[in-house]
Amino acid sequence: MDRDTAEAQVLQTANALFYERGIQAVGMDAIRDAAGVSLKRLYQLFPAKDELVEACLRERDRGVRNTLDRFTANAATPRDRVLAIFDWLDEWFREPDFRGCGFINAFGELGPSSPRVTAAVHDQKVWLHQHIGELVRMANGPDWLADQLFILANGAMVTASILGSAEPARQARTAAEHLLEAADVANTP
Amino acid sequence: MDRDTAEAQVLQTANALFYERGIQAVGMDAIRDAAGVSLKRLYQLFPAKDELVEACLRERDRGVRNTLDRFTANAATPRDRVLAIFDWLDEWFREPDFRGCGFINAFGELGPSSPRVTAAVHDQKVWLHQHIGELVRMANGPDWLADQLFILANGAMVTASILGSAEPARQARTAAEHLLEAADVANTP
DNA sequence: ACTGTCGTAGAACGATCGTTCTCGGCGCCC
DNA sequence: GGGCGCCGAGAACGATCGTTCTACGACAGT
Repeated sequence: MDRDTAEAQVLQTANALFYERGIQAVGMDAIRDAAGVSLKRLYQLFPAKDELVEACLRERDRGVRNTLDRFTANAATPRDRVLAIFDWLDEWFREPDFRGCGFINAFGELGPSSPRVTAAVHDQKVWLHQHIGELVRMANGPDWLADQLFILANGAMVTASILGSAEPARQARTAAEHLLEAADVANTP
Repeated sequence: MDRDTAEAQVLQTANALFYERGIQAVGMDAIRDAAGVSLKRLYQLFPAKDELVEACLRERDRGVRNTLDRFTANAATPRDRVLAIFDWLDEWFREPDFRGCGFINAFGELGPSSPRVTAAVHDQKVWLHQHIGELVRMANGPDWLADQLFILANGAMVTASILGSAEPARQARTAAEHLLEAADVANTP
């Protein structure tokens, strides 16, 4: 197997395993078996587990950005683009193997012991915050609205995973509508 | 040392260590050293680490309920009682060793592998949800408002810990004020 | 065809950790 | 007072895991 495809294979497989079982519960051997590469290759691609974990998070980050962009792209009005965030959450929460936000989980698991993980999680949340900020600005909403929607989105993620329900997405969406109203964001294109 | 004081000592010490460093990063030896009890005593109090972790979470749960009760008790109006939730968050986030919600962290770390932890976290979040529900009902607010405030509170916790800022408490509080307004909750005693 | 390089499979190592066992000492009851 | 049982300190055990090493096979260049 060629190096690039091996790397892609490892990232995808490891990401799935980490998300499903937790990071510390997945050994390098399990990743080797699932990805079908040798340990040697694994370690020449990622010299330590920490770096593999970070690479997985950054890969996951790329995926999230693409998915969210796709969701917000085909909304009719700026207001709908903001609300599309919560439609994305709704669809995500309904996936049968949804187990919460991989970044929040990784932070809870390794935040105190791995600066790499902390940084990767931090970066992705800062991006999400800024992205929401852009959507809000395009709808002529104030910055504080973006802060609130960001909190709402993160809250929906943890609430949905702990309670094992997709409802928080709809509840957060309704709350977002009220906050948009409070910020005087009209529904015009 | 007497059995009950040993148990209290262990719960308090272990809780602090778990919260500070993460659960899997703290070995039983570290708890023994910090609590000043023997391993034998530790294992006769809690036959396995899993059970110690669950007991710690339930102990933490008791603490949270007391603290939150104290905060909401001395609010002037029903509306202020609801908003007191976010004052509590604000004070909590400002504690120098704040590292997020211990329950959310534990769930991210052990959710997939420990049903005991999952149950303890679930129970505490259900309680928080219901408690917010009671506060909202006393303010004549609708049930959906409680759902939204619950999401907002959880979101503030993870946002504050990942971004390392106490700001989310105030931002969530402002959002809560808007949602209260949207739900027509007046500021009367 | 031979040699050298690369890759894989899998054993092996060293550290950590949860759990149990051993040993020595202290108090308690007949 | 002497046997008995409980307790504390720490060693020991067994499993797991991250990481490295070994042995062997495939392939390319001359």
